[in-house]
Amino acid sequence: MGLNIKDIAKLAGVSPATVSRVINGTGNVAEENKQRVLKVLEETGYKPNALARGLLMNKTNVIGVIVPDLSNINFAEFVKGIENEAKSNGLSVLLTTSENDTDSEISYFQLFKEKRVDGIIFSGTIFTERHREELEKADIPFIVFGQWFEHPKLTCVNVDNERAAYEATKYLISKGAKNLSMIMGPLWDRSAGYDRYSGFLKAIVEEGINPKDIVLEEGDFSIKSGYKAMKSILERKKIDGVLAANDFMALGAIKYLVDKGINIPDEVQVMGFDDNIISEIYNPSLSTIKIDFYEAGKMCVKAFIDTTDNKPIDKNILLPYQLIIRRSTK
Amino acid sequence: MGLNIKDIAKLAGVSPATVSRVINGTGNVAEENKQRVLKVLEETGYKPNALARGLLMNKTNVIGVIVPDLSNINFAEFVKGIENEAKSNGLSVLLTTSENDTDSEISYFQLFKEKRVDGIIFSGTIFTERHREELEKADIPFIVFGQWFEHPKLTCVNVDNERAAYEATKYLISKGAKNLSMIMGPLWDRSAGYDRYSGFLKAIVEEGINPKDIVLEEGDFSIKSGYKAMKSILERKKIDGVLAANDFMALGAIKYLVDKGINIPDEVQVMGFDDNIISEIYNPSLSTIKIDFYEAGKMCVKAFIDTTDNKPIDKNILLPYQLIIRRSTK
DNA sequence: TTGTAAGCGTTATCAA
DNA sequence: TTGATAACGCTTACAA
Repeated sequence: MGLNIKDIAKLAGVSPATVSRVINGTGNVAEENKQRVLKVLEETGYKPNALARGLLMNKTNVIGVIVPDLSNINFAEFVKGIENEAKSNGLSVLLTTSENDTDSEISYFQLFKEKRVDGIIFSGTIFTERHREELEKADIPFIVFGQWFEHPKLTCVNVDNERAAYEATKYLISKGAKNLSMIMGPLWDRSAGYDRYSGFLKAIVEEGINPKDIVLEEGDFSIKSGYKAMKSILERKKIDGVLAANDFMALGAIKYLVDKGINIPDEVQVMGFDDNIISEIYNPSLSTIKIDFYEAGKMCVKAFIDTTDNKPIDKNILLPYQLIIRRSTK
Repeated sequence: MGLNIKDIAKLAGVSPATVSRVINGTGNVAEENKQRVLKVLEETGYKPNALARGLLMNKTNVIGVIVPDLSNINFAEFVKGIENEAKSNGLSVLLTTSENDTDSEISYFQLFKEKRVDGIIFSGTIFTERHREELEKADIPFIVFGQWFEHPKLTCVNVDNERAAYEATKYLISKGAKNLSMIMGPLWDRSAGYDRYSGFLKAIVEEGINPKDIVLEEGDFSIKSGYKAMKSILERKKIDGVLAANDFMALGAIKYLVDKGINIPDEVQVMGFDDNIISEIYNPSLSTIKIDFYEAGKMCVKAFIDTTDNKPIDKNILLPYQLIIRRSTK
């Protein structure tokens, strides 16, 4: 096996305590001894055992991260943001993916407990009684991304989805859309499902349109479901504008319209949500609400750090968003 | 803080050793005591401290993973494969991203050493003397993805890029392309750069074409560089087929061709590499060599496990690939 | 079948 | 300024 601190101490002719002091820069060490230790450290390539240190200090400098799915480029960006911000703060990332499955999520909470991570960044769509139980038991900072779950121990990082959807809808209306439709996400997803739907509705009502006259379809955030939803909408009503609850569904919708030879944006305007990297290069390029997932990841780590530093911190952190107009709208 | 094994022992009226035996299923425990311990475990939600256990057992059940960039959906898929396979084998993933920067990579090797990970899965493009030094010092399994680095301690998982590029080129020729060009990756990237270029060349030469008559451009695997490369190629020569060293560059090329009103595939056929998820939905959809990054990730974990189990294992593991024909070729 | 005790590699305390 | 020692929480001989 590798060397331990005693070996280094022997090689440098000092005690383990002195070696520890040199490594951590704690306490005073005579310059001569310090140099000798440094030299041995350099020569041997010794690295202190983080397990032993963690055991003693009750701190691992590791954060546990749970995301639904890395295939979704948004979450990949999110994790990238977390990883980069973690790195610059001397933290490591223990990564898990849950597919939004509650059983998995709970088992990861427990795994993180075993591994004694310093904090957890959680991105999931539902928060059950079981989640709550685990949370009660845990005594580490807990950051949630993408939802507003009510719990005193939770810090939530999210965008104001309702307002964003409201603005996007208003934009479509301002560009002449009169017969609007929406491809919603599942409503049990409070943020990307319900709140976006709710913002859309608000704009519609404000315009004096009867919600009953609106044709809605629900998708599962996949490209395919967007395609199907668009088809189903057009079979029921002639529309001239559609808001999708995410870019994938919007792209699916565009694909259907293109397949049918329907002109975008002249006949139908399409607006997405998230600003997926695909949206910019797609043909036609997609107008959308940009949410910066990379930045969101960094934000979560910062929130974690502030919490551990006992800085006062908002329980609900609002992320900025941005309306990006491309070719799929006028 | 949380409970420890002594607390559990006290609560169950047994010794810590007995609790340990129950938790790990080692040694014999009287049924009655076992039930009592199990009950306390259940009630308290106690989780053993993995740090203490790891310290003692010299094993953490954690693998360190280094990838260049999670923004690249291929690597995101790769990590997903790793994570899923790791999970099913009771392993956790410590994730880092390096941007292909050697300094970062080396520092992650050292971080992993501190954290006492059980193995490392490394995806990078270059292997320097410094990499070699770190490798020599390490005594854990080391799996490399996407390159063939020569080193006795290394297990490499990769596709036969040369043959794949050769086949792709042959396909274009079989479909009538006579004036071919290639958008290469940087040649210092042995696999995705050099080997793919080399396979292209081989097919060209075999066709009796003088390599000097071929117009080549080098990109950096980004969409933008593909766009620029296509522009530059067309300014120098009229071609009817192009192979790009990855899908992003191929998509950039397509975008340029579409912008210029050049018909795909009638005037120019385009072939990519990797099978990015975008490639299928792009307009026109992109023909490509599919490399299953998710599967590759699983493969790396399996290679790691086989190594630790002392199973005989190939030092060079070949991944399958697949020619996928879509609308960008005939 | 059970419990005691040693030891894994650190850091912090305290005395020298 | 330095070093001996205890402690972190666990597993495993070994003894009972």
